[in-house]
Amino acid sequence: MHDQSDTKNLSVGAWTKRCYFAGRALMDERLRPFDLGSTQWYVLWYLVNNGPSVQRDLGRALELERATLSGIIATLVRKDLVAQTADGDDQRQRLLTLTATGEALWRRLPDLSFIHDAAFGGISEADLATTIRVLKSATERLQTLLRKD
Amino acid sequence: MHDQSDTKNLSVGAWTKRCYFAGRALMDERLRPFDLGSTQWYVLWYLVNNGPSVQRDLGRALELERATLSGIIATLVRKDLVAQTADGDDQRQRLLTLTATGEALWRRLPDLSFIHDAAFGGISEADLATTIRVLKSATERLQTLLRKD
DNA sequence: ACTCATTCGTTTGCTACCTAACGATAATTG
DNA sequence: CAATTATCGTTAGGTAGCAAACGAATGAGT
Repeated sequence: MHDQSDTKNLSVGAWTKRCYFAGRALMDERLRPFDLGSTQWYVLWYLVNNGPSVQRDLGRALELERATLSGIIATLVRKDLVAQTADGDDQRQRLLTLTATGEALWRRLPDLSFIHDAAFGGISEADLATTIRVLKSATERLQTLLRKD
Repeated sequence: MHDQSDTKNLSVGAWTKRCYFAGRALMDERLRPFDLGSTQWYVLWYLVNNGPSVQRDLGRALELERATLSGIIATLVRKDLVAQTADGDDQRQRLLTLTATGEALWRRLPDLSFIHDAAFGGISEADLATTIRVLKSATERLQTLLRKD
């Protein structure tokens, strides 16, 4: 742990990174006893809230690259938390379904929504709105600079 | 790409994640032609600015886990960009030095400081200060919740 | 009906991050 | 001075992210 003076001159970008990693670390810590990664949790969360979903739709909703998602789904299938079947309509697509094991695990998982409250609770709506505006603007500018195909 | 309505209700945490990944993606894109990862660049940046450094000091300064840094240094040594020697005083420690090849590469690398300006340039000092305050506060609260040894 | 373009998911290869454990070395304690 | 604790860096094993390429299936255009 470094003292305050080490972080005094960190940029917005640096704080964005630190904040993201702090939230992720806490999530990973709480999920570790359940042998679940934070993105694995995110996928289960989506299936619990949206029901069986086409893999591509889920990937778009959670903003996960196809290669990334493919690996995560493989892990969840191996853990028998998710079932992956062919979609009848379009043989290119896969349908993802929460298994009974997955549902049982979900019921045992701690509620992680406290993390966001713990991080940002009590901060004024105005300050939160400003932060969102700044991060949103920055994200969009950066994505504009990325050469998208 | 999803339309605006998909991002309307994203939380601060979600925007923090998106912003971080957008910056990282841009950095990785610009560095790819030089066969350099963004954290590898960060290590070179530190050595250029601070001179030869003890590995642990560098790790602390850049907030990298020992295992993470060990792997990154191994990659930079394999690429002959960094030399890793024993520190005379303390045989547990390693001294990291930029090689001539590393210095030559650094001179050829594009200046990436534009990324921060591109992301946050033109935003009022007050808004930036608010964003930093919010992210800093959130980070510290999350780190407090993490069980640190 | 055929050709070409696009989409979907996987695989390969890589970077980055992290926990836990280990061995070697140094610091601390009694 | 010996025993214990702490530190440093590596290794093992895992999660997560991404680019690029591939094959199979579907859609678009003629």
